[in-house]
Amino acid sequence: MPFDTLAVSSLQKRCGLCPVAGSCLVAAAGRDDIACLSSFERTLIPLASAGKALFEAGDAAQSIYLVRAGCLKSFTVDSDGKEHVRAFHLPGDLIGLDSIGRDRYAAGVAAVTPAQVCRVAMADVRRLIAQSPSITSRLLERTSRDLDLALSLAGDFTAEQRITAFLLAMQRRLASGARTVRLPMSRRDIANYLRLATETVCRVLTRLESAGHIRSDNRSVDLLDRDALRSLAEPAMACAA
Amino acid sequence: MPFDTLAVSSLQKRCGLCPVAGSCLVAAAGRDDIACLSSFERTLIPLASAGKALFEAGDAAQSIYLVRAGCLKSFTVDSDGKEHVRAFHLPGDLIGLDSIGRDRYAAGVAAVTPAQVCRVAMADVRRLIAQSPSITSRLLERTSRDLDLALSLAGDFTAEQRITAFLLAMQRRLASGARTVRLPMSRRDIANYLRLATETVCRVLTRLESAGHIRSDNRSVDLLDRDALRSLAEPAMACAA
DNA sequence: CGGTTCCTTGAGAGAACTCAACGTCGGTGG
DNA sequence: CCACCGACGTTGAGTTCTCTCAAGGAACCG
Repeated sequence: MPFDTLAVSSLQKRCGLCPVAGSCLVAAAGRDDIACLSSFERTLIPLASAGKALFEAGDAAQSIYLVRAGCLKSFTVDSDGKEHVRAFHLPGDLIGLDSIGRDRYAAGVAAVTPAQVCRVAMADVRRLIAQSPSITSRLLERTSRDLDLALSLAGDFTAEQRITAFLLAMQRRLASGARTVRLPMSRRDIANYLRLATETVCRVLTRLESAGHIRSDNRSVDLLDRDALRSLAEPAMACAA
Repeated sequence: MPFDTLAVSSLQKRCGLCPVAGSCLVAAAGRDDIACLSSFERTLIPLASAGKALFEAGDAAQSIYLVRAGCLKSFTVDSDGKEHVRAFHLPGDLIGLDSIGRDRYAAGVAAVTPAQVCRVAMADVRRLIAQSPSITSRLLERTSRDLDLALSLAGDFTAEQRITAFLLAMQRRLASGARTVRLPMSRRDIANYLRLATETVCRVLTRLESAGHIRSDNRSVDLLDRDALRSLAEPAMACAA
């Protein structure tokens, strides 16, 4: 099933109808902060197709972004030409938290599926920090949470542990309770994120399916036995934070 | 050569004589923020011996800490009993940035050498955020920088790349220009940090020494050919950020 | 329809791990 | 003062997990 581009492009631009208003940093401001918000430049940017870049590593870090729809990845390319996926960004997530206070972005960001993001200029972020402690506090908490997640991911785990934890995390973030997850990203992106070879991701998924723990059909994964998966992933479960 | 406990314990408690005043978050406040600072509880905590815990994973996250002297590590222990070192904390570093806004610490922290830290209560951190945009901004930048570092460390690199990058980073952080670095931590801690076996760390160090790139005598490492090391570490150099 | 890109599976190679032994260092107590 | 002890560091041998290389099939796009 292809990503529903039509539905995304018809989304209302006004925040009142934003699909992620519940977890939006801007919308999360208390009534007392509304006065600050009117000064922000919030620009809705559509990325029509998968693969389209939002910005490149090394670009001037002039904004942070808020994901409204779709899926994006941040990644670096090392001097050997290997791509390292640093994070997947889903609706409600913030992009660019690892570049606050720096001149240039540490990583590039590209769409994994067609996506929509809201742009917040870095100058406005600085103004926010000066004016709205409640939003700043949330920004700091998000950055702190991302840091914890990154440190967990950096841990030393087996391919099976990493992949199982990844599936459970995706189920929580994307399907929130549903047994079937539709993964937005390719095997290659998953592998680059989990520091594995594409083939290893395939093989482990096949093995999990043989064991009856999942049913996998291309990008759609049915988590048949979540308890078994949780017990496999246990050492790496902090990654699902 | 044992860590000089005497020198550490004789350090003045007043910030004016603090050895890390230059990089201290509190001291970094502009003159306009000094009024805020008087309200902080800044407690100097000495950790007399290596191995002593500052706090455990799961403890109520009631403070962040500023390293004044010595070396500490944050670490988690997974359900397999394996220790994962998440970071080494050197003078001037902040501890607990990955737990801001959360109830409990995600990782424990213990002294690697005898150490001194300043405690700042989480309630005071919150007050800071509300009162001093300039300190908050620095706090956010530090957290953001740590996030970037963690994401780099999470990358997929060879043992040689990781260890070389680690040596260069330690040289920069500890010796700032000097050719010889005295590592505060054991091979085991380095291995747990870099996701390697202790033996692999030893073997790579031996190999680097045979190649004439370093001269290693226990914890003291002489970086003879930094250009060669940099070129070996190149893909992982972001880790040295 | 071709031409990609993605997914999957197999066979062989290699990097890092585990297990094991031994030397060294520093602290402790007889 | 020296012998003992435990923690740390180093080295070797064999194993294992994951990677690389290779190929075929499926899905998607122009």
